[in-house]
Amino acid sequence: MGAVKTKRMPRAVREQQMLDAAVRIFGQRGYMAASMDEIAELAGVSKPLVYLYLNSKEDLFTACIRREAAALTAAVRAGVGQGLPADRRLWTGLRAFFAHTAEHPDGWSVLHLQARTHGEPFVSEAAAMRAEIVAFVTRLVAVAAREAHRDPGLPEREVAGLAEALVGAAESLATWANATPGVTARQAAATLMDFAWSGLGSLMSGRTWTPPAEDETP
Amino acid sequence: MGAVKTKRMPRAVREQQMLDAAVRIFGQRGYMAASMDEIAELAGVSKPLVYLYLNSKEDLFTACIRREAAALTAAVRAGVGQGLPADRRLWTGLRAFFAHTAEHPDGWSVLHLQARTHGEPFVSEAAAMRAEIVAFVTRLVAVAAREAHRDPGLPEREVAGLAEALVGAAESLATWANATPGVTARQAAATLMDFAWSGLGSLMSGRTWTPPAEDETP
Amino acid sequence: MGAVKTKRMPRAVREQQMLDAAVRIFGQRGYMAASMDEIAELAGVSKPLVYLYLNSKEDLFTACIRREAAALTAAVRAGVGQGLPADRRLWTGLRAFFAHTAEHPDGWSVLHLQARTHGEPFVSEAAAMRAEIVAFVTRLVAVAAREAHRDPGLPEREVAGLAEALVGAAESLATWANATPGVTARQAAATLMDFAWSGLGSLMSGRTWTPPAEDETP
Amino acid sequence: MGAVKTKRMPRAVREQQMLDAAVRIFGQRGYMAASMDEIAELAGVSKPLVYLYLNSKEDLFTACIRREAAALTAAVRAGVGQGLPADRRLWTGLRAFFAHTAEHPDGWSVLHLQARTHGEPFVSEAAAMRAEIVAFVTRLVAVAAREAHRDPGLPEREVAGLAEALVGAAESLATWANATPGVTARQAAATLMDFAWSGLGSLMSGRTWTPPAEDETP
DNA sequence: GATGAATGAGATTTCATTCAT
DNA sequence: AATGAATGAAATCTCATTCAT
Repeated sequence: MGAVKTKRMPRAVREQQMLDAAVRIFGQRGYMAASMDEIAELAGVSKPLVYLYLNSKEDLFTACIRREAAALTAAVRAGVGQGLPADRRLWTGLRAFFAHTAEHPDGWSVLHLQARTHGEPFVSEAAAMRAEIVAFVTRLVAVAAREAHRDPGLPEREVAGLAEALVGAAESLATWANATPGVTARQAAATLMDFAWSGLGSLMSGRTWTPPAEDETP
Repeated sequence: MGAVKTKRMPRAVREQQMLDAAVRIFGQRGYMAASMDEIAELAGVSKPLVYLYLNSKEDLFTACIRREAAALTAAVRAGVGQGLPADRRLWTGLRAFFAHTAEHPDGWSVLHLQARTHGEPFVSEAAAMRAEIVAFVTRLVAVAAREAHRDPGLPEREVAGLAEALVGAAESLATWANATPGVTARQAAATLMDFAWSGLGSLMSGRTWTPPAEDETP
Repeated sequence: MGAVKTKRMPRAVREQQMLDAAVRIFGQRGYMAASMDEIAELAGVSKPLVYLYLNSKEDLFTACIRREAAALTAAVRAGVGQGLPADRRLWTGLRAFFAHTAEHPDGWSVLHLQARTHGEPFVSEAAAMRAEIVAFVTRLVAVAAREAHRDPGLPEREVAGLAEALVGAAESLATWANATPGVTARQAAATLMDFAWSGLGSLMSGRTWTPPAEDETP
Repeated sequence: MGAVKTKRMPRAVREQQMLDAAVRIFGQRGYMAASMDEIAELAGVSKPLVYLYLNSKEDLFTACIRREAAALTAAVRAGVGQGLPADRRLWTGLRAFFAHTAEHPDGWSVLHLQARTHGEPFVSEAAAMRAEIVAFVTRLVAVAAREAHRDPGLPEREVAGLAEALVGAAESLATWANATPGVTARQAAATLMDFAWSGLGSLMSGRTWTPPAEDETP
């Protein structure tokens, strides 16, 4: 399924072919186990051309992360129904998220697994994208708290922790859904929505779970 | 901090020193970037000895995964208060989990990041441990459903998804807590407990979030 | 300081621009470390054009050697005062030599360092030029011997060695002067003239230094 | 003539074999054109062993320069007859110098050609050795001036230039003698001694060559 | 007359792994 | 029980050189 070997293409096109190949190889083999030879071959070009256009393995991987991050956030942004109530916004966002990760499993592997596992500068690159998503969710949680007339609002660190947990759950479910045949993006979104929104709803209305006081270890 | 170079130690001790070093290096550098040279040096032994005892890099990494997985599940098992109600069982289990991951960040990195990023056979190895934890949580959710006299019980796939989400959230929070100074194991556990148990509680009492029907994409 | 990029120039001009660039790069980096890319860029043309005009890296370097050799010998020839006594001929030649090498350090580097360091066919190419200069000096020494009515004349091999020593000293002084701020061409010439002409003069009048006879090794 | 392939030798021995091979290849091919493959093969070992012991091509070349420089200065030092008058000291030093360069043509090529042609840090490395020799010659010239009761002494810069010229002539003669069959070390030394000592002698006794005043260019 | 697109071949360097003692 | 000596194989990257337009 490597790109058909057509000669003399404009640079922009070739670059995309290379990134396609690189995302696939990086996503499946991992950053270090991927070889530039294999990527070049899958892209249907010679190795020197990959270096001419993308400079180094590190730069190539960074370019992959950036492209996939941009694609994912764009997909989520496009999927979120503007002007809807908070729960519907979260629902549509999650649908878009799971749909995109299901359609681009290698891209998701690059972003979620590879970029975070191979040190700087990749970690920061991926963290930037994640921060954007966490911020989006954090806003939603805050809006939900307001809509629930919760007073006083939740403490900031608590909100941060909740958003982190929610995003973490979504990430895990995305990977799980990709690995479990028969689980659709819709089901993944529904499961998480059910779990998360009910939990948030309970929190909002003040029904929190209180840890027992007699504990001794920190 | 490499082990002090003492000659002629019993095999079992030497092996543990090697595994200590290996977990540290693998956890920090990643499987591929780790070099057997560095591991041997940190362990205070010569490279051939590492090979004599642990056979190959692959076997060494597998041994690391197994040891760390066993340590983590043992810690959780030991932490769970037997004979308590379901919520207290979850709470104590989470406390133990976060405490262990915080105390063994390299081990956690090996299990959660490295083992999952570098293909077979490591993925399966880590998956085995994870399955055990997911099973534990699944049982708890089922018990909670029973305790809530929920009838009919939740469908099996739904329970699986919920457990997956909960475990995923826990894993994310563990990594987040390790990377965020000032977040204690107790706080991480409380955040997740708050979030999750309320959500489960709502679910049990039938207050689910229903996705809108007019959606078209799967 | 690369040539301004103007389109459609006559071939001869373009070739000179390329040689200018090549001499600079070869002189500073050395033959092997110089890259055709860099040379083409400095010349303000595309690489294929360089190949179209100059054929190959080897041919390009050879062309550089020839051009710089021709320029140097021309400068010396032009500088030598015809019709003067031998000492003044040498003096004016040296002045011209040191002036030229000071004004064209990259060319001098190409001739004296690079051409001699990178094997055939460059060595021969540079040797041809050097032979011309050595011959010139040899003639001067012979003339001086005749003017001094020295009889019998110096043996041929002796003359060759003297010329070789004189030229070698001049070459070293040229490089030394280029590398030592504050040393002018005139000073270099005066130093060498002082040293050499007195030595020659002494030789001519028969005051030679006789090696001790009791030596045993050849 | 590569070293006989004997297995398992102590490190120090192997290192010398590698340096022998490296000096030969570097001296004949030049630094850049030399390949580590070729060096390893000539040394009778595998490439990784070369890297294990000598670190990198750059380090290997530096080690060659150092070893050859040390050998050359040691030979000269050993050859100089202590307690002799200045002329005999120079004579014995030159004999030793030409004998050594004739016996180690590759080493001489490394020192005189390659080290000076391939930029830092090699240039400095070779310059250090050269400075030692120049200092030795400078001292001799100064002693000669004193012995000749010359008063006032020669100006310092003049002495520097003379020493530079003398050393340069010696270097050129060494290369010339290596390239010209039938020229012995003794002859080379005699030629230079004749030329240089007479010249110095004339200088000492005040018979300098005075440049014409009417010159215009600097 | 001039160039953007493309590559074959080979460079240095690293690493997991094994002998021989 | 333990190791200094050694290597096969493969990685990233660079460069001189040529097509096709």
